[in-house]
Amino acid sequence: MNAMATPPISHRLAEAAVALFDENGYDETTVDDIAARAGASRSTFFRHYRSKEDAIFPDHDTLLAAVDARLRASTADTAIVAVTDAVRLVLAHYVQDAEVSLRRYRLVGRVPALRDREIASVARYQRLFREFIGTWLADSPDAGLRAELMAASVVAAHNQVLRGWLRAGGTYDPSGPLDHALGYVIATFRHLERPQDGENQVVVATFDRSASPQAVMEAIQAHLQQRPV
Amino acid sequence: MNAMATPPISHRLAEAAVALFDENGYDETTVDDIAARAGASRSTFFRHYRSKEDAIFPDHDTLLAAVDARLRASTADTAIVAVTDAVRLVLAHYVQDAEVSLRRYRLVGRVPALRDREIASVARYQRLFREFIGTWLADSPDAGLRAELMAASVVAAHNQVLRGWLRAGGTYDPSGPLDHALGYVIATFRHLERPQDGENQVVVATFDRSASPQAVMEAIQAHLQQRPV
DNA sequence: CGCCGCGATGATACTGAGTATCGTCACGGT
DNA sequence: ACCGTGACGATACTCAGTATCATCGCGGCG
Repeated sequence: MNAMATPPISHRLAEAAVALFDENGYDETTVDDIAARAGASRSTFFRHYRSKEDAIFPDHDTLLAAVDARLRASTADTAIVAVTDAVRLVLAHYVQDAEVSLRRYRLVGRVPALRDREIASVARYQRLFREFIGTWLADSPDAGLRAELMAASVVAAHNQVLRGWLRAGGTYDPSGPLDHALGYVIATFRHLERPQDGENQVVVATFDRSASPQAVMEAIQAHLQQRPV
Repeated sequence: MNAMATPPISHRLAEAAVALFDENGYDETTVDDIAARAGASRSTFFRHYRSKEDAIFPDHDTLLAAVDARLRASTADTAIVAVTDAVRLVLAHYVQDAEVSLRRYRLVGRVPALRDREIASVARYQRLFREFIGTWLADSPDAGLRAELMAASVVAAHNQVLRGWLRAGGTYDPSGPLDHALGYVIATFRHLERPQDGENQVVVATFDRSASPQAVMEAIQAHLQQRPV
């Protein structure tokens, strides 16, 4: 165990990168500078990170894999739960080490190259959601369009919550706002689930005047329970 | 007038770039190669295009400006029209020269760097829409979240229609599908406009048994007409 | 006619990211 | 003591992107 002697090189490299980016700016920092401060060589840097930007976005691949795994581990019935779980997974990852997220947020806000990189990452998450929802909706009408819209909305909801949390300095627990936002998304798209054949439904129900109140309530309840979770 | 003697250099450069990318691949083509085929120098290339990728995405900036202009030229009442118009603007631009769009589509599909670049461009459009919708919704509750979701959905709808059109080889008029998709988006988000205070409304209406059918119809109609356009 | 300004181009050199290759060293197993 | 094997360092190379200076064509203006 290296208790606190020398942390693994990848850590040293990442910390050196962030520190130098903060101090001197992103473009003004060369890979040689990073390697030098980390006490490593340029070669070693590129062995651990595919590019200079990768030093800022280390664990995106593992997170992406985790989201993918969570989505695959679900059947059609639990699709909504799987999606919300996956989104929570991502947000939780940011919240977990808030300082890192905040520093990265401020840095990304100033460097266009990093912003584009982050956007590309988000697109990969969106792709996962789109494919999952697409196979979920499979053969329903407009499946492709709906999958695209839902995936975009889910990701957008997450980003909205995350950005709010970051702007506030990571000072609160964003799981409440996330649930609110996801609930909003789900409610939005559920409206179009019910009327399978036609536009907005107008339901007129008639009961025998002699029907007991219980009978009426049971009939209504039976209809309400048709709604998916 | 240079009737057909020598087209402007920027054209020659762009065509040389696309041709070489098609023939030898993107990574295998250097800027020197492009300049050489266009009969120009490397310096000239970088004077006309900021980067190697820019040769593939020339008019994105002007399109972005056009979208921005269309959005700004609208008041709150015409917001929906402005958004749909702006989206139509973008799609029309792709349809206008279909061969170029198709070649680019096939190329972008094979080169990750170009894909990321395109995604970043899309994000800029989405940002415009988000800001516009945000100021439009201004002080309504959840304005930020809703702006984010609507912008993401509008852009996603456009992309879905565009990709379908491109995959089919640009062989039909996509304005029908676009209107369908946009209509879907608008309908989706309009559902949440009405219930201003509460969740989904459950309305139970009772009438005096002696009420005439006309009276019932009028009452229903009065409620239905409260719905916005 | 000659001079001048100016915009576009060409040529050269430089920085720095990313790749490839080879040598070296530490470490554990046999 | 021997031999993988994996991680690191060093070097060299390609190429994108930037900066700078020289050149050329061309219209205006004295």
